[in-house]
Amino acid sequence: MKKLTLKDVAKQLGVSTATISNAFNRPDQLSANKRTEILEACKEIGYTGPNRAAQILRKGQSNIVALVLADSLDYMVTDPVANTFIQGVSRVLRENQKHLLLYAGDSDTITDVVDFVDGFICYGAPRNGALSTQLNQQSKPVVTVDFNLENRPAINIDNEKASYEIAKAALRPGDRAAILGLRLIDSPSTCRIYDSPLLDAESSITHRRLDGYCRALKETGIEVATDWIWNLPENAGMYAVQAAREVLQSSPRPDVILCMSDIIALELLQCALTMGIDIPGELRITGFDGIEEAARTRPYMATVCQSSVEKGMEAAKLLLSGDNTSMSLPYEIKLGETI
Amino acid sequence: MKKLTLKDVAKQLGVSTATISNAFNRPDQLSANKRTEILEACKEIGYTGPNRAAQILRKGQSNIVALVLADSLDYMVTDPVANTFIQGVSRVLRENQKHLLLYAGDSDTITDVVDFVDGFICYGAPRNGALSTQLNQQSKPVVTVDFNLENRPAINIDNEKASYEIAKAALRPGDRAAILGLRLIDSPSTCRIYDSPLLDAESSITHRRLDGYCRALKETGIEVATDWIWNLPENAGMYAVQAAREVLQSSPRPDVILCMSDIIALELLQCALTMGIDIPGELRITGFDGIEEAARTRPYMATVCQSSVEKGMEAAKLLLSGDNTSMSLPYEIKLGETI
DNA sequence: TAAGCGTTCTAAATCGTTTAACCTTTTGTT
DNA sequence: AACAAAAGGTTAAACGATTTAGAACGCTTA
Repeated sequence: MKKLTLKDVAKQLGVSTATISNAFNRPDQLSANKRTEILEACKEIGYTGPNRAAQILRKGQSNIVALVLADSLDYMVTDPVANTFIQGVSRVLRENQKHLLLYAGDSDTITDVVDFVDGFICYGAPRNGALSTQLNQQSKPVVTVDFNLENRPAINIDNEKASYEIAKAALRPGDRAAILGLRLIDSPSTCRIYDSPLLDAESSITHRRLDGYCRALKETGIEVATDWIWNLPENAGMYAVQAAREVLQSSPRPDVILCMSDIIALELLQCALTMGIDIPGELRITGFDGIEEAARTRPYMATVCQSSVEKGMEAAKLLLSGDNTSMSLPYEIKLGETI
Repeated sequence: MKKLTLKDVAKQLGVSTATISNAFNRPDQLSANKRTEILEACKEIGYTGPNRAAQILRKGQSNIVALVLADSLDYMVTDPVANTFIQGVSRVLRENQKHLLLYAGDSDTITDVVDFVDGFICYGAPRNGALSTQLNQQSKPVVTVDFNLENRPAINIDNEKASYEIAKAALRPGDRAAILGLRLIDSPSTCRIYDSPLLDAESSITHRRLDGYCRALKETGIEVATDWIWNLPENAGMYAVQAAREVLQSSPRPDVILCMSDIIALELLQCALTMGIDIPGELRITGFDGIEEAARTRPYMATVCQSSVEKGMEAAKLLLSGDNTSMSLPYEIKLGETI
């Protein structure tokens, strides 16, 4: 009861393997009659079509696209932003009969998939920096999202500008301002950055955000102090809670806290409210991303809204199109009630 | 600048292709010296290892596992229960150097992946019932979760018992009770089930839950009326809101509403509170799943807690082990404050 | 008749590995 | 010393398709 092959079928039908193959893949290579005749015969004897594994080898194309997430899947799948992004990607892939392979950005290497996937969508700078190099050196198409890779098309929003704008809206002259940042430096836990060297400053969106914040601070006449900037290794609640406590317990307490993600901002808000701090009277807070929960808080969060679903869809479309042109998506500043 | 193949390398090193292959795959087939010598030479000339596509064809093994989600990925990725499940699966796969291919349960067929994946983890009954048949007819390993497939190992909790227990805790003799169900009948939108034929009653967990509820109802002396049972096509907020409104506006209003998921229950709670209904004074509510948000509501939700992460991990382990024994995971009844 | 042409199909090379079978040496046993 | 077994390596046949070059055929045209 072995599985049927093209050869078996060809023998049974008294034609060559090429003809069967053509019947499935290149209708223009044989008469319509013969084609339907063959396809029906195949259905009858139970041949469901060319073996995909063989096809992948021969054609050098698998219809599988790898989605490289910045961190371990463990975490990324839970992040609402990443989540909706995946949604967008999967929708477009599905429409184009492509398959989605989830790949962790903290992996050691991509050699175990590069030979068979058709391309990569890279969401955020991979935690393992070596992956970026590997991705760039191989020849399959790559689309990057929320970070940049030399000579590869990228999908972004203007993070610097957006951050500048939301910060500008939140800041008043004379404010004490803190920043809760994300992946700015290489550290396994939440901490202030002080003089730590900044991480791959060029490619990361969070550095663009920092730039935007700093520009707004300077323009408002506020000095940027690195001991007022925290760094979180990941965009997860547990790191945010810790940062929130630290920053809220520092004295004097800041008047404004700029958060590089909504997850961080929400946790901070929760914490502040628990401590009985009046928002925005005693403390103003801004987030980033525009996740659904941010619209449901009371007072509701000032943040930068971007559509992750759309980002995902555009990324997938871009990859499939083979185009090489980067693109900047729109965003929207939501002033909310926290500033 | 073509990619190097085993053959090229063999020629350059003056050995046979088999030896190179063995150096990578079967260390026991050649001397340790020769092996390291070969591996180093490979690194030097830039050969990163056997081409995976060829390997897949030849070995009949790809290290790719397909995770078949009940619905379209679009939605499933957002559901917190499915979400943590994926997390569990990915964790174990990762540890075993396997890859995760996400597959939608509303697809037409699995023929486009069955040839190259190593196995399937099937999370919930696929929306397209034909997939179940196809999955069962092919020979690759399958592990089912939250539903059953003939002769295939399954991972479940005892849904009937759990539902019975939570319902028993919520019900009082003389209650008017409604049920907000999930995928009980074939309908694209939220509606009461009346006399509609129940869907694949054998394999679905929601039918087990219905059984449990009904047993509890009967034991409490309450009649089961099908016009008091709603059906949601998917476990999503938008369907839940609609059901919630309908059931809360019906008069007389029920005293208890049993919900087949926390998502539904949370939406219902929200709705009831907005309408000024006292919980649990005027209305008792139960959920199912034990998602994080259910512990954060005020009053906090009565529900059945099950660990989705663990479910995912066990499913992956089971698939990789090749074992054929089903398994029942523990659950915990949380009485909460809504009953 | 032979050449020319379009159509339909076939033969054979190829994709890049793995692995069963086989051949030499080397080592161990009596 | 004789022989068996193990070690280290090679050859060549799969794995199951795709695709190029060209054969065979029927038909028109000069």
